[in-house]
Amino acid sequence: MKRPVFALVDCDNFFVSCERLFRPDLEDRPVAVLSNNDGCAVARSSEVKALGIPMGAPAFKYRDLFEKHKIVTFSANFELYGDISRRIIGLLATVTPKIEIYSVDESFLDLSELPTKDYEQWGRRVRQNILDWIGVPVSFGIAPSKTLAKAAVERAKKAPNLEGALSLQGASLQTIGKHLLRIPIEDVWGVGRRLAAKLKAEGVMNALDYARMRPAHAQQLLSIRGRQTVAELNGTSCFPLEREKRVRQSIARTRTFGRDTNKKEDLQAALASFVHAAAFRLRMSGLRTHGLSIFITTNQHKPGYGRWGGEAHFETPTADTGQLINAAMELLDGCYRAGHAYHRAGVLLGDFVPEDHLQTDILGAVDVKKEQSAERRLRAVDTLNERYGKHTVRYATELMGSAWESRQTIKSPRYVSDWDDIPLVN
DNA sequence: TCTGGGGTCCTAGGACCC
DNA sequence: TCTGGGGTCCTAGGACCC
Repeated sequence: MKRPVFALVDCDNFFVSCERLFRPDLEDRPVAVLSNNDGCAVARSSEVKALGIPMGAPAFKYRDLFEKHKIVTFSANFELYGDISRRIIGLLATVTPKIEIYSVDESFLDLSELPTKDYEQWGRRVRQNILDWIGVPVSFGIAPSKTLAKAAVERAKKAPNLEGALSLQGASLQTIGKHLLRIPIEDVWGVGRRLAAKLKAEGVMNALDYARMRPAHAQQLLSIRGRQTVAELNGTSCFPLEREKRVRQSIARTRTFGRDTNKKEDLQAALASFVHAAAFRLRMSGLRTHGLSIFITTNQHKPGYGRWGGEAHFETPTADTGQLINAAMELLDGCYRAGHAYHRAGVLLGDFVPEDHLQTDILGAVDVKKEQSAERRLRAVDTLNERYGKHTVRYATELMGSAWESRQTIKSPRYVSDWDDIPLVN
């Protein structure tokens, strides 16, 4: 088999680019997209990055800077970003079937079967196609390993003369070293805040230092992933292209509330809504679950922070929203105490089995008729919510309170997912 | 006043078994 | 009081990713 040639396609400032698609007037203006409750910046245009506003910056701390520079802000509009993401993946899939969808704004491709070896030229052409047909700017990094492809994209984004594509495939050690030297250690794939501090304490300040570490030393310091990263930085691929979607291990729905609350009804409504959404996802994935857990917390940034929760186990795996809500309510009864200012809550499902692979019920504990009627009911609810919007049919518990609902004051229209919001051209 | 959400993997340590 | 080794499974915690 041919050795893989990895290309990483990474959208530039993805959420911001999506918002600009429908607002061309914002092309050269500073734009930021904010998280749930408009709490912090999750995407920044290059103009905003240049102002020194970091990723995850709390909006209230930077209010003055936002106003001073007339930064245009949006509440996150994930329906829009998901739709644009699918269009880009669709276009890439016509270029090569060897594609791994890594995240909403990044895909790995394997270019080893490509007829050309001029990967940079090729990358620039595809980049132009995506820009012409979809309108989102992307960057290409090409290399013999994923970690080096990541590094190449990093460099391509910072050097305009590369025109959005850098290939380290077949490059000399000297050339690769020159690029790695300019990548700070915290920007290497797999190195977060903690490991960066650890590495710096050892004098490893950039990607080149990392590449030169002794593999055994890297493993001892950073575990197996560290050793693999050293190999990857030296051009030996350890992380293959994963075309198959991984089997889902867990489904989580968690939210910070629109405002704090001490009322049990608010928590009941929040958890019921989270269960509803998580169970829908579970059914759409063709799975059932053995386990559900919930948690409720106060504000982590305030003194006296507390977190409470519980777990439930289902002997017979289920995807029934009603049953899961009941379990969640019982867990809440067990951990709720009046008098706390609750700030955040969440639901986690885990321990799945495929629905078409259920173990035979040897004890006959399952009432088949009841099962079938429950299944019909769930399917009807799902169909209605898919056709007419996800809040068409809800469980009564979901409506017991509304304090948890997030504030999204500056959300862009659903340009592509709602007939009423489709832009008009005059 | 105001600080996101949804995931995965690795390791260490304890329980348990032969 | 003396007192093995090795394997597996599970969980909690810590780290990372976008």
